[in-house]
Amino acid sequence: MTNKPETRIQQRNRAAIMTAGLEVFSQFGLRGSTLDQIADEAGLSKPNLLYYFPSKDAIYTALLERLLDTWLEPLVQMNPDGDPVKEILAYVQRKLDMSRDFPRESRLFANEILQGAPHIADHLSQDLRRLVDEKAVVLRAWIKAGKIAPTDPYHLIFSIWAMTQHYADFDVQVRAVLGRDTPYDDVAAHLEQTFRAILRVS
Amino acid sequence: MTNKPETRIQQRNRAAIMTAGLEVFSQFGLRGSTLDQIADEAGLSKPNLLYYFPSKDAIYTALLERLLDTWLEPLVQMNPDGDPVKEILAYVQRKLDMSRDFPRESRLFANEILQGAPHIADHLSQDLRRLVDEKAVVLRAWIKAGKIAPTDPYHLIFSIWAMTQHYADFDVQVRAVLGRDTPYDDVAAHLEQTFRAILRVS
DNA sequence: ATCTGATTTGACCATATGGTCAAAGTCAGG
DNA sequence: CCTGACTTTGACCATATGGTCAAATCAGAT
Repeated sequence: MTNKPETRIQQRNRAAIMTAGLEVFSQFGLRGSTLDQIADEAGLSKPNLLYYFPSKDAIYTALLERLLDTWLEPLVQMNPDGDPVKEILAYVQRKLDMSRDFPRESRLFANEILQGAPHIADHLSQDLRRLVDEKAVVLRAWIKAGKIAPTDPYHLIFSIWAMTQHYADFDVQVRAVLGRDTPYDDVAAHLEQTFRAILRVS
Repeated sequence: MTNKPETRIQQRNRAAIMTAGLEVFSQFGLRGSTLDQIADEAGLSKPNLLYYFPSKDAIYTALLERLLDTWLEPLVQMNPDGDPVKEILAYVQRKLDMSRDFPRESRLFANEILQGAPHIADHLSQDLRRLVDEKAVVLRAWIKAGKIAPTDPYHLIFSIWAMTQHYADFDVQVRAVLGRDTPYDDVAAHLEQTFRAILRVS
């Protein structure tokens, strides 16, 4: 049961493969990516790559798995005992930070969902659903307490996901329309203003 | 120059191929889809399919082209002389209708953008950009006239795109979290409330 | 320096895939 | 029911792709 510790080479190469896989898969999806592409990107030969991972699928799965926890974390952190508006705005901010700092992860996830989430359907309807249910209760409590405007907590969360991830997943479009790199400071300001308006008790 | 009129068979088969291509490409992207898959879905043999379209790329391109106009239409319709809030809400509604009625088109587009929009980069930075610029001017005028809250018109439009398309592109996730089919009536109500809040002049 | 296990690779294989082609089948107008 | 144009297909091809394997090379402990 005790799996031997990884050698330095294993660490380096496995990491290189994961990074390469992320780069390629996030752009072309599982079926649209090739081992040669990934091997190239990782600076390894194809057989060498398959020495570290048993198959293309294994790389993809490993990536998704690593991603999932990271992906939920910002929502997990939303504190039921904190100030409601502050907590929600902080969540929005954290999500936006993820789009800015991990756009490839965001696109990998988007790709998987677009294709019907064949690898993570369970995770979505189990862990994700449970987490959202739990936070929906918190949001409802905040609404009942008159701390934020009455609104459907589920759709509120969807709105946050949609608006923040849009800047990673549709980055090309955003840049094409704006004619320059996505100005994340402006986006942060805009989203704060937007969610303040949505949450404001009238 | 006068291209002969299409026979009934041509019409039927070309339509079947387009529909099949939409179904397959929207799920797996260009590189992840195969001619066999599309031929199957269309109920044709592969050589027969290639009798109507010269290549896989041609089908994909034809689909994208047909999609683009449709995609801009809702924004085009936003009337500078109408009531600002009403116009924007109607635009949101039209966009949401598209997500509900044409989810495959939405996902096809999302897939193309995710992959860096290699086939429509020009279109984005030309037509789309021009249209958005034009509508941004309108939005700014409405803001200046005090009809809607001051906000960045570009990011306002991005928000509309993000929130409406989310329900088509991430449908699997939405359904997993809600535990049932996407309730578009609820979504419509939620988005109306949301954008009223965003636009409300305080 | 040597030995051992870890690492790398060239050659290879079976299958999948985009695409071609000539021949066969079908349809509509005369 | 004939004919020429339109449609369909089985067989085929070149290349791409996921994956294997035995041999070669390398790193580090002794």
